[in-house]
Amino acid sequence: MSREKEITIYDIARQLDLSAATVSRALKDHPAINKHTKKKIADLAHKLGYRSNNFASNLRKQRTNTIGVILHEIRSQFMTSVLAGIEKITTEANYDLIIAHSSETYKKEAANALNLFHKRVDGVIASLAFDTKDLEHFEPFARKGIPVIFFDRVFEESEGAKVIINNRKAGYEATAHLIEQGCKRIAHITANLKRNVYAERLKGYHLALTEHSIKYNDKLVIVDDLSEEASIKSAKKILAMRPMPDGVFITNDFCAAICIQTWKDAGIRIPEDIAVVGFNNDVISKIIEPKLTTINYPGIEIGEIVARNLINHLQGNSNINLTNTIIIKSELIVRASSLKKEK
Amino acid sequence: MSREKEITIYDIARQLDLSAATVSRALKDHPAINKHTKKKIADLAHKLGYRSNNFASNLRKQRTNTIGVILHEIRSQFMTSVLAGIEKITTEANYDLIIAHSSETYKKEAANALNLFHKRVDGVIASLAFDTKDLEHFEPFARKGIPVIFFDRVFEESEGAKVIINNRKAGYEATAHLIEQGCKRIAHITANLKRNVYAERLKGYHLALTEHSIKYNDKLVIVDDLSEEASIKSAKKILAMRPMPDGVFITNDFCAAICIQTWKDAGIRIPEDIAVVGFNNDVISKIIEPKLTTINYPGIEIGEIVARNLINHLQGNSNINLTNTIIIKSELIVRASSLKKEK
DNA sequence: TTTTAAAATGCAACCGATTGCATAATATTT
DNA sequence: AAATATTATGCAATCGGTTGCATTTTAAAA
Repeated sequence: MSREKEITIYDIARQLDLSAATVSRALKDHPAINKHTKKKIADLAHKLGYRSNNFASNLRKQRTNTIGVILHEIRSQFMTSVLAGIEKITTEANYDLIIAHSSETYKKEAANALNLFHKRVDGVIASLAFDTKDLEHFEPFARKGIPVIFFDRVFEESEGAKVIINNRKAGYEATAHLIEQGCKRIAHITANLKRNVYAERLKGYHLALTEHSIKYNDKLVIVDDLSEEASIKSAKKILAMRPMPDGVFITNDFCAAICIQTWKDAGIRIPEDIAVVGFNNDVISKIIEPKLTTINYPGIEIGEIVARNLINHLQGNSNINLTNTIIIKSELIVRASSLKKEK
Repeated sequence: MSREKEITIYDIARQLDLSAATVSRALKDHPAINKHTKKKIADLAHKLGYRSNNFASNLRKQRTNTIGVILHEIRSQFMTSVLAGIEKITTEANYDLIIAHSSETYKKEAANALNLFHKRVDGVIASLAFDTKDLEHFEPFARKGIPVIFFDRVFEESEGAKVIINNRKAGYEATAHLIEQGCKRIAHITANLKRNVYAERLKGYHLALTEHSIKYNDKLVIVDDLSEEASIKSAKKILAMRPMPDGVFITNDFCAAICIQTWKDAGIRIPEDIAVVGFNNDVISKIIEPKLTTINYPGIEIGEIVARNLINHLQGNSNINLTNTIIIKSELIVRASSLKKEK
């Protein structure tokens, strides 16, 4: 446990009989420094095992080169994809990431926001928790002019910049597809309708029914969280309906997989008895039997776009405050779980 | 974009006619400061919107309260569980996390290590990439006395501290279970045997066969990566074997799920024709049909134990250097995919 | 009331890199 | 060779919190 002494620019300066200022500039390839001097400094720095001290640098520069990310959860394939996209862009631009997740609670989300604020991140990327009902906890950032950009779970009516897909359109397409397949009685399993994503998908579902002259029936809409237990519960509710639905639009692939499993265990045939459309295009959708029709929700692209916009803003290449909403393309992917006709 | 001026302890000191030292101590609840003074300082700090400057603090304290995590990949359920475990413990202990992933390449792993070194993390948690063949890139940490602790993918013969499961035992149990179910010709699908986890599982497989007087046949062992494509390829290889195996031990649930899917598409019955055991107890194992027999590999516990050990070391409550290996319990979970007998 | 002990606060030197401005060294022009 | 322009380097203040030690204030003991 013998800690070597840390090398500083002063050590290098002393050994080469230069000033610390010159060393500092040389190490950052400042044009005013002689090429030859730079080489000498770089060589010695390497030889001594010099490492720059970020804290001193940040302290002086008053910037951290760090971006904070607040996710409502982290264990889904969608979220890890978004993260991968964010990471790709921020790494390229030489920004660090602090990742916090709120486990779907407002309380944790607010604590994370405060924490990131104290850590002095240069910008924030966030997706809201289940029960978040206002954006007050992001006020400190606004007051200091620190940009915040939302994605996926957002307040659509809010001021700030956000990146989303057209959830209503997606919901419409999912439902319309089921109708085309001949479904007459279509249920919908979804989650907290205070969240834009679920509210919008429901609107799309509603619209598709209406446009195809099917009466909307709120008994067919099941709202619960999307956990394993809740999914089983929801699946059983569908089983208990009389008459039973012949099609279900489920707002999440994982939940859909569990429902299908539950229904199959009960002797229901998919898609013959119940046609199913999920949401997200999670890997799981390709593995279950039958393969799941779903909406492709491109995580990586969303992550990249969110990060790119934030960084452009930070670097002064564009201004997030002029942007309100960026809508990403999504699309229906048809697989066996909904194909009644072709069978 | 009007940035408010940052408040410092000097501002607070001036307004209350105190010294910065007193303010600093008061804000950290130092016992030498009068209760009443503390209250006044805390109140004003809050009123002014003071936030402590970590960089100044770290610069002076020469510690970062940050732990670096290097993962070989991040998109599996196992890894996100480990991360969740690590995060729980580190958050409680008030440490920050920097998460880097190497996408299974040595090159990235080394770059990440260097990056964390420059960021001056107080400690490191790592799981090695596919093609990592030495630990040289962790040398800088060793030289500075910065603790590094490995988990899952480790060099078992190395000096450093590590947290693993008994992969050999797990491989043995998986294979023995297939034998008990009446399998006579058991194949094994696994990955790079330079990695301890896969090498050990293979040894367990080998041992179980031998102990039950089944001749080991290396034609029945398929080594590839565990991607979707590779999994399909491996599944097809099994299909092409004559005679076809009647049991397969697969070193990863995701891969197992894809294999089962491929086999079912080819008209093979699971478990009647081929009994299958996976590894990890991923959510996926409960969703596919038939449900997958697997080895429970408790990610959260592993994450918690790794983090706890590291933090204890950092806080001087224990010494990692005296620890070599911590072995976590794992166990076989029997589900339908391997049950030939009970059917 | 004086002496001694305990509690509270202040002084000032760090930690290491950055940067505006001044100065020195070298090259170019007259 | 002197004057001017260019190129390199240095000076010194700054970022904001921490901490060993000294000093002051207050409380307790003599």
